[in-house]
Amino acid sequence: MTLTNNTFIGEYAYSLDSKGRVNIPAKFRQALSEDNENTFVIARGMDPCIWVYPLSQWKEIETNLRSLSSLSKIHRTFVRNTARYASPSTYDKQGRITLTPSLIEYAGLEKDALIIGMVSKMEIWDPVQMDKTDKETIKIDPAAYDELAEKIIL
Amino acid sequence: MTLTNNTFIGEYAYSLDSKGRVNIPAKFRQALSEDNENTFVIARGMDPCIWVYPLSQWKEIETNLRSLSSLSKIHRTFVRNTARYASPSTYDKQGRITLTPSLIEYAGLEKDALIIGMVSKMEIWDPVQMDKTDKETIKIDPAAYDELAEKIIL
DNA sequence: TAAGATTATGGGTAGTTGTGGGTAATTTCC
DNA sequence: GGAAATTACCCACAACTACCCATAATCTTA
Repeated sequence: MTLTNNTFIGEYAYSLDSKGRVNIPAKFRQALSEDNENTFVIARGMDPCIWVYPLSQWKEIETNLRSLSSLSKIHRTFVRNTARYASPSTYDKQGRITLTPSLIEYAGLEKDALIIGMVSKMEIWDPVQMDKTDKETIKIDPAAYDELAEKIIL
Repeated sequence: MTLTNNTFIGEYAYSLDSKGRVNIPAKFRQALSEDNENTFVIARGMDPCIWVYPLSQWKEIETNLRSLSSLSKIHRTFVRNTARYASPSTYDKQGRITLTPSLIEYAGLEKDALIIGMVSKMEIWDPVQMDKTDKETIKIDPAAYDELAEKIIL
């Protein structure tokens, strides 16, 4: 069963091979619309993980970045920090994308890779980092959750 | 994989040779549209780095500069500072451009050169300068940064 | 349940890319 | 006008990457 186009949910456990490749879950590949040209854009996540965007989604981000002027220091810095660690990656015949050494190091990936659907994008985590982050999550301010509850109906 | 025309993302580490040449990442060259005639315009960046524009992009900047009146001192200064250190540079068969001694000195380049995709242009940094600037980034007003992050959904 | 299709993982190879240096053409300066 | 310096163009090699095939495990379907 295929969900809405370019929508990703669920968690999958894969392995990172010696060439820095990880499989993209078949379901995620099937969810991709044609205009993505079998390509994702990988980037640094805000957490210690890799963010994986469908190409079309990333293009929207690019459009927004283009509207920022380099005369402003904050804008320059923002564009640099966002674009710097991003790179396109087309999946091969077996459905794998190649990660860059820089991103592998940033996410602390070794052998195992956890792929998590984040609706509009996906995340690649090292299981150890994921555990650690899970435990910290407990500390989230309950008031902040209440605020969210007003925006999102579960 | 080729992204949108004249769009540059990612970070690459290259070396500056004894003749003042640096490689332009193959992906960036492939992203260039035909009307750029294999040519970039290099100029002083606002930060201690070199800005590299595709020729067509630079032409747009020239058009904008034309619209500034020399009656205003600020405008005069801005046009002068922008145009003064800019110069076109065509890449050779191996994909390298030659930097001017003046710009090499301005950016503090020695042996290593970091090329950073800034979406509509690219930047060439000395790794030491880049480190220094990265550390200063932390001091940037977090409120202004958050405001940006709300406009641009990553 | 058995056969076929799909999926996950490993590895080989040919073409591309990055880097150094050489030579000829061009420019500069006395 | 000629020598020195600079620039543009070319070739060669090493490292890397994209693409291809192979195999094993898993899922699907009749």
